Amino acid sequence: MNAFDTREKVTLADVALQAGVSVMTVSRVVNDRPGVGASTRERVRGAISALGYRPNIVARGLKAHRSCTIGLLVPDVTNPYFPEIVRGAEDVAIAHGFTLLLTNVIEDVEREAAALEAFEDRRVDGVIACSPRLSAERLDVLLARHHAAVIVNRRSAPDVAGSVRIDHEQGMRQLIRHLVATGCRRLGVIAGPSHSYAGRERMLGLDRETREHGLDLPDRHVVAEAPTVEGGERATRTLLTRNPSLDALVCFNDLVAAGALLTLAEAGIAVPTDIAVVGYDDIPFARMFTPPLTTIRASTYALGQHAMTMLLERMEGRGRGVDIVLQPELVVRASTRACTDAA
Amino acid sequence: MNAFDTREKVTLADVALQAGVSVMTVSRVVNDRPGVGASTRERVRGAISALGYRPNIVARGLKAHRSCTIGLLVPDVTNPYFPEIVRGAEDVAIAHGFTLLLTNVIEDVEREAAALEAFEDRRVDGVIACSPRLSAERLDVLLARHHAAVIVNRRSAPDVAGSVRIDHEQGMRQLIRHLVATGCRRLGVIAGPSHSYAGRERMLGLDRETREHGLDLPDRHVVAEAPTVEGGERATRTLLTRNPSLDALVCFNDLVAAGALLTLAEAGIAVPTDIAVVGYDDIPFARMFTPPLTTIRASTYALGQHAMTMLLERMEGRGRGVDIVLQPELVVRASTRACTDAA
DNA sequence: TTGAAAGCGCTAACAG
DNA sequence: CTGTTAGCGCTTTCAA
Repeated sequence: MNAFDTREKVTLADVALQAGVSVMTVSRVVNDRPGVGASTRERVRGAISALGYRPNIVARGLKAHRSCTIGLLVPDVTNPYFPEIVRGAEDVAIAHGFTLLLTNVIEDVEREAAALEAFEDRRVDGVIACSPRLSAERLDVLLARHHAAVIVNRRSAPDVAGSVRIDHEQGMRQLIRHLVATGCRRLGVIAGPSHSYAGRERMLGLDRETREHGLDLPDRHVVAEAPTVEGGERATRTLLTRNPSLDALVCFNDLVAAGALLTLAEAGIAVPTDIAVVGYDDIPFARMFTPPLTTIRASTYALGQHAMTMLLERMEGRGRGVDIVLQPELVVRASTRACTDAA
Repeated sequence: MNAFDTREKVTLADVALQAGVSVMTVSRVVNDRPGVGASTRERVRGAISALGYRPNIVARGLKAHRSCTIGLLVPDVTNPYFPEIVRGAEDVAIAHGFTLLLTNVIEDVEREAAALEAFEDRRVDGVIACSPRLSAERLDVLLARHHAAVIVNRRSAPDVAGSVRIDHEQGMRQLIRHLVATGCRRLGVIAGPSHSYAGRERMLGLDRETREHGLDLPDRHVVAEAPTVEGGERATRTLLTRNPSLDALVCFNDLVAAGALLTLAEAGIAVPTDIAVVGYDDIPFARMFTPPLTTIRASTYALGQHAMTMLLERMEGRGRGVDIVLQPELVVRASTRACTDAA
């Protein structure tokens, strides 16, 4: 520690002493409040910069019952789908003077619950839970303890949390329609985690759309796995062993699809000639896969922005019960066959 | 708000009242401290769960001069290189009872400075700055105001911050050696942001290694760009226009290399036959590019773990002046030619 | 225009 | 074993 060390924190009292005034006067100057003479104000300003004073937001928050902090819960930042949401949410938060407390819960339900409680202990002003895996009951109890909450990619009781989500049923229906239109009939499905709300929505769309097309979808064509590249690799091996004649693979997300593509390439199975592959999310790399991936896109940056905006509104007691649903869009690339007129 | 609403925060005093004891007794029970009779302890426990009390960590921190919070500064979570570091750091932090305050500074120097000040205002117990772009002088001033700090991917004055970094000079040398060994002679370089420490280290390795091989590297073969896919696309177009005869492209990172690959594919230039491409970082998707990317790998998860471990040590006043240097490893894939015996 | 007192929720340091 | 006092850094309230 040398003379330039500024680690010992300067307090209002230190500044007050240096400027020869009371702490209240300093507080007024710091907060740009009236009731301080021009000359005093100057003197205090001088002391503040001389001492390198910075207000302690934590102490301020203790009094004001706010932390200017927002808890953001994310399944896994390592999945490129989520960082975009984080950025969208963060940009809005920072613009409003809030800082983000980020927690990765690595697809673990208990870690998710623990994170929500940790947020509470830190008295965050609000929480955004992305794709939570907790059961609706537990999640509601945990979220109800927070001042304000918003859930991303899932619905909730409106007085507990707002929600911003993507119409996954429609997204999945678009995917299936596209596959059918390009001549696929024997679909294999790699479903995501069983507690995934988005996953269930997608399965709903899948069931309905396949039924409308009179397609058969036996249980052995469906495998549930972790929503990762490795999960996709495992699931693809399982599916192909069980059903060598599949002509399309519907993957829970782009990561899973990536695993599928890798496994198919290793096995020497041509995509999309032998088998078509579709993903979900349109992560930034989807266009660079081999072959580029047909998938479903929704603006995740916007998702994050909406979520944070809604949260800020709820924190002020406005906008209760809002449920924003964004429509996703089909992105056709080379992992599916060219459109025939058959459909 | 209904009867189950738990948003109104319960305090120690509330619990004390309910249990008919003093706040100190409750505090002792909450913190599992001795000096409370078994029956009293039970009664207090009952009151705690009846009221759903959770200690306010912020208030506790005000007294103890600690926030149990660590500030993590990241250039851009959207770059797959960083989430792994975040995970490594977070896993260690959580294991020690700390929560992460994460800030993306989107490669913006001013946002970086603002984030470091925001961390200070929140009295974080320590800071980790990943790949900071601030000048050494400004960074040192800002970091010196923190209790403890660690810089990732860059060096610093040991009393200001510890450092954990990758030996980028060696990494780049390995890359160049590999290119030379596979017959490349006319290298084009897409450098990163000019204030990037890692970038300068890599350029150093590049200069030295090319010189040792007697290779010429004129200025017009080097272009600086944003370290993103888009930056890579722009830079590649510029380079190829200026120098149509390049036989290798050395990219600042894998994102840039991705942009290069996309641009080359569009232009109908074959990789690696016409031109070889190398990246840096080995992000998880590098193996899935078209063609799979030759690049440099270092365990970023370990980088994050080391950084946090070092920070925790420094927070306790131990381990001053440590500088951990991790050796990176060459990963050869199909974006470079097969090894000839020419070298 | 300025300041003194009280208190946010909690705990360390002493009483009893 | 249990409680009282004081104070962390700040702001709100009221008085001078």
